[in-house]
Amino acid sequence: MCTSTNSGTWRRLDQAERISLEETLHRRGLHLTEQREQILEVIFGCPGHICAEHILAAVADRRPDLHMNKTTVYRALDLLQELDLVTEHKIGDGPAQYEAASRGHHAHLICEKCGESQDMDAQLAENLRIGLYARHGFSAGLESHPIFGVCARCRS
Amino acid sequence: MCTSTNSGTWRRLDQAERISLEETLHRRGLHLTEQREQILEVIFGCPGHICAEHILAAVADRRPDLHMNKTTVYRALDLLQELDLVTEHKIGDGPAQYEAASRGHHAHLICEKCGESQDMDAQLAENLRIGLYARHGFSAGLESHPIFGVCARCRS
DNA sequence: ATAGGTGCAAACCCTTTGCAGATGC
DNA sequence: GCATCTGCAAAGGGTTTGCACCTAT
Repeated sequence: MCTSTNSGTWRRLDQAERISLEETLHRRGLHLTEQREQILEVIFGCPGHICAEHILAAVADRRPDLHMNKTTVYRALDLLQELDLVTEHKIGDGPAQYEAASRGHHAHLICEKCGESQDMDAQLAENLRIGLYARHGFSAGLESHPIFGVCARCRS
Repeated sequence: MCTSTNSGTWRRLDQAERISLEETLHRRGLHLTEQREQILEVIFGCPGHICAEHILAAVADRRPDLHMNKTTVYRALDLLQELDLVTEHKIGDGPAQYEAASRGHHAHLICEKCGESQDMDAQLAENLRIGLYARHGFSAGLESHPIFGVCARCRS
């Protein structure tokens, strides 16, 4: 099951974003399709993270005329990740969650019970990063991989 | 795919361990079966973590006469977790990994380049846990979810 | 015209479930 | 003897793949 139901605000790519995306794709000999654009708009308009199934539902909602298959969503998500437009988070069991990469420059805490995501205190994240580097020589990718646990609300 | 192939040393439960386990089970009206004992011995003898499939293979190796099904492994693992004898780690894709709880609940650092897993310094993990709880009321599940990044070796 | 993209169905992997028969106590 | 286990087979959920058709450039 997927916990994220909020498909967010009705967001459209503006002209500049669209052109930039189109160019990026063309540079690789790829096409800007209606499906890819819709999927990206849903993710950009989504306040938190969203799973493939809900992306599909959100697109169906926005564009009832545009039939879309789950396979297409997964394939577009792979592409958008490669283009660094979208990041993927695997949350315990259940489906992977996706969100705009632009939102992902801070560490996230994700509740494995309710799926809610919150931003981790920057100082805490910095301390952790420094500690891991000092003791293990390990560069933590806290921005792309959240820390999982149980949030205050779900614990009570 | 599962990364742990080492099924470890050939470990048997000693008499005291066996009796204690038997009692724990009996207290709940459960039985100590050959299968459960074998599975536990494999996990206890394993130096790191091991997945269900490899537990099955290891038992088949130790006891060719004892046919065992993967279902049995999963059911035993559920039970052993409940008894706090075994802990489960969900590491990225691939099957869940199991290890002796006695080895201590420790956090893992996983390198996204080479896939290697190392134990996170316990003090660091404790500090993080305390910090997250204090500032966010968030109970981090560091034992079951690793922190991803790039290890010292891969950075150089 | 021709990559490249899509939809469908089917396969995939790991895990869980239902049920009949076997086993521990 | 009775509840508890086991094995089998089948289903489950999320994701990927193969292939014929469609579409953007």
